[in-house]
Amino acid sequence: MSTIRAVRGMNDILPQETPHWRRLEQTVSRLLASYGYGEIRLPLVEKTELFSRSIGEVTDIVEREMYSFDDRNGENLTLRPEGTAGCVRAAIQQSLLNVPQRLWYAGPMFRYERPQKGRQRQFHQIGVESFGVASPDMDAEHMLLCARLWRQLGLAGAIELQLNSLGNSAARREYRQALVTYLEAHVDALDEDSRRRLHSNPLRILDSKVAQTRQVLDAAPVMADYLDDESRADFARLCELLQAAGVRYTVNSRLVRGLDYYNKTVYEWVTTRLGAQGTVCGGGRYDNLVEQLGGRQTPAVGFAMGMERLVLLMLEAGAADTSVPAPVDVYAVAAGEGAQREALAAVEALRDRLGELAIVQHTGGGSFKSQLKRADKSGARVALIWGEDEVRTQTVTVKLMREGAVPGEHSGQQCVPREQLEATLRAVFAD
RNA sequence: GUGGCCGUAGCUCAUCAGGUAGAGCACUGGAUUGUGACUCCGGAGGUGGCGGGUUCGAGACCCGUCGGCCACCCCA
Repeated sequence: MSTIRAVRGMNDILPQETPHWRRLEQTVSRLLASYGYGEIRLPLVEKTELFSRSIGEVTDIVEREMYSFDDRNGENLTLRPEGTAGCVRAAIQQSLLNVPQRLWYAGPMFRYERPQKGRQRQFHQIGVESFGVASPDMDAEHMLLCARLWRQLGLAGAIELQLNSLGNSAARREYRQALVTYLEAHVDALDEDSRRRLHSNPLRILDSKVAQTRQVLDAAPVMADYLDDESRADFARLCELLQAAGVRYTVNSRLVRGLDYYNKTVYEWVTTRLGAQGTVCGGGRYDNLVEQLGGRQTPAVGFAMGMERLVLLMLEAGAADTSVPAPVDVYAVAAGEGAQREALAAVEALRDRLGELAIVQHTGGGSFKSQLKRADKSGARVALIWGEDEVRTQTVTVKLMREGAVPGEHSGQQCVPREQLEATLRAVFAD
């Protein structure tokens, strides 16, 4: 009888980790609200065609990483591998594109890959998309927003911004041709993967990690020399805006991204603290995607950040407090049927008045000794004790578990009249 | 899909020329029948991932398989 395990690459996020996730989520949602972005909630499943048409037929994601299946009607569906396609679909379908739109979403994405550090098959992204603005001030807004987020999370020192421009499709075509011509002259020096990509997706040879291939690339033609005038001007303007706003960046002419829909600006926020998975956030402009998916021509920019990677980074490099406060403030203990009855009601009444405190009522009975053991393990600062004496005298014993207690002695506890319980607790938790 | 490392109690690990397993933590009971965290004593918990092979005998050696981690590929 083998036990059932989770699907490979689909991880549980346990109570000790969720506080970090919540901190990230809350920080991000407040931040996005402050920039005027509206939250959109999208399906996890879309028609497969949506992804193959937007991400690109020959990308790794579409070729071998999608979780696709036929539903009962024989329609081929896919667990979303990224968020932009669905967001664009929704924006078109729900007629959100008549005015500039600022949207964001969060949730799980699915890609069939071998798991490793910072990569799993079900992972979580927060995505941000802006529609209807073609000028680079929109791109800059996204990067400013990210920079602010890193500051708020205490990660500013661990993340840096890399920028590039891919130009329009004509420029990219021209550059691609030049690159292929150059690389073909050096085929012998290329690694196997790069040779395979030479004709299927040559731009991606640019970010190869193979040393010898990189040497060849050192003398390769550079994208910047092939940019169309508009892309060149927009990129210059973007750099200017970033500088004026004090956002540091480096131009990385090798930066290409794995999704076909990007044009003009592409960028990644990267760290060296997470092993091989350095990209913590990435995005760019996709001015043709809306039209490609059947909408009216609408310029757009967007990015997505990886929540697992950010949480990891918060833990490994975060300057700010990653300590998690005890989930329990008060632990209520009672022995004897009468005492239990009274305690249950009293604790409920307390919750009416002190809703901000986390109060755990001991369940399952047991001796005072074992119940107090539980109270201690819970991390509670205060234990409340009901026994026969308390019931008889209409009191509650308030015992301080963390402070004011001398080891080995029953100090730091006092017996207070019922009606003073709330005030006593307020005093204890006042600081 | 490819490569490297790993797989012994809930967790972290140990043992041994190959002779059928131990520690710490956690859990649990007790040390004045109303009091935790410290200390002391006791208890429970392992078909040594699974299958096969070599051997008189394997957790230890070999093969396969499954799983985990990390890396390649690519991305968040």
